[in-house]
Amino acid sequence: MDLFLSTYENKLDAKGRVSVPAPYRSVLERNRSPLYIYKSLTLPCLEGCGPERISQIVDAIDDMDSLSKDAEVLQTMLFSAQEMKIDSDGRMLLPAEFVEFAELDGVALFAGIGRSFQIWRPDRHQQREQDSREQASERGVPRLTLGRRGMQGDR
Amino acid sequence: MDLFLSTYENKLDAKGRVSVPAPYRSVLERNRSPLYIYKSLTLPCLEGCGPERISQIVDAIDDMDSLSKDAEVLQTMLFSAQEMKIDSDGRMLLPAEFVEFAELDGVALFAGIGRSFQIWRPDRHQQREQDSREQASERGVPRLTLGRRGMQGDR
DNA sequence: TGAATTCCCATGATATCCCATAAGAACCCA
DNA sequence: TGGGTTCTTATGGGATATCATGGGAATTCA
Repeated sequence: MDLFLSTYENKLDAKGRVSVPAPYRSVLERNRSPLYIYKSLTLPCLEGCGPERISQIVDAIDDMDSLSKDAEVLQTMLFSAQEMKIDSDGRMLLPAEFVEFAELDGVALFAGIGRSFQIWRPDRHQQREQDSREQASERGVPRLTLGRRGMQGDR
Repeated sequence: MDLFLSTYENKLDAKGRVSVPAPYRSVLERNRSPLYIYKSLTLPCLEGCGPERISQIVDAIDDMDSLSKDAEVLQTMLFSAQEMKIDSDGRMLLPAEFVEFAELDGVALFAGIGRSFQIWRPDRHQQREQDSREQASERGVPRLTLGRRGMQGDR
């Protein structure tokens, strides 16, 4: 199925290195995919994904009026995106710009959300989780209207 | 039919290991499915399921506005979810975070509820069962409409 | 030539594997 | 029906492998 799931807190060392969680690495390796990181358009976090997700964005832009505001916004995702090299110990080097953007301070929290993952400052993420849980208890869990779309849906 | 049913109380050892009840294991093995565990959104317990449920959530999110509250809530399920490795003795290792969330203390109660199951602290589960029975006698049993659900045929 | 990056190795913590034991269930056969 | 035997499960503990992480050496780049 090859999804990014669960959360991991890894240290960001003085050189700017973080270990990519081993389960994420093996998802990428299984698909022989490089890892891309970019700044979230809407949240104070980074996003990570494989190449498919990137080409989806590219395709979406190609289908729009390339001069429209919408296209312009999506283009910012692309030019903030960067292919990450993963060293022999499974670490990547986060550029200072990324660290500043997500306001990371010594710790990076990886949160897997399926086909992509996010990198958060831990306290921010915790707040977010708490909000969602409150939302769920008050207003209920979103109806999964997953009817019969894929049935044997696996992937 | 392949459903998770009945309840089992198994020990959680010092290393955090629990035996997955053999009947649950064989459901998973028959379908060659890995096991996923996540923190319940609304209850103080863990939930276990196969991959179908997880991919339903992933697909549902992809079909929603990814910034909506609903999508955020579903993402919470994903980043709390984890694929469990089951060792050769049929045990899985519950991460400390799961143990704390469900406040497990040496014993894990597995409660099968069909296509998924829950893991409870035994006294909590017992309380819950009692509450449900009281509610049933006071307010009556919810209407159970069985049969002929699919109509468009299947399942 | 200095700063940043990459490579390499060491280490401790933790997860995983492997074997041993014990209790219970299913089985067999007289 | 009874009694023994074999399987399956759950569980405990030790050995081994994996992973995150720190730091130094080598390399690259400007």
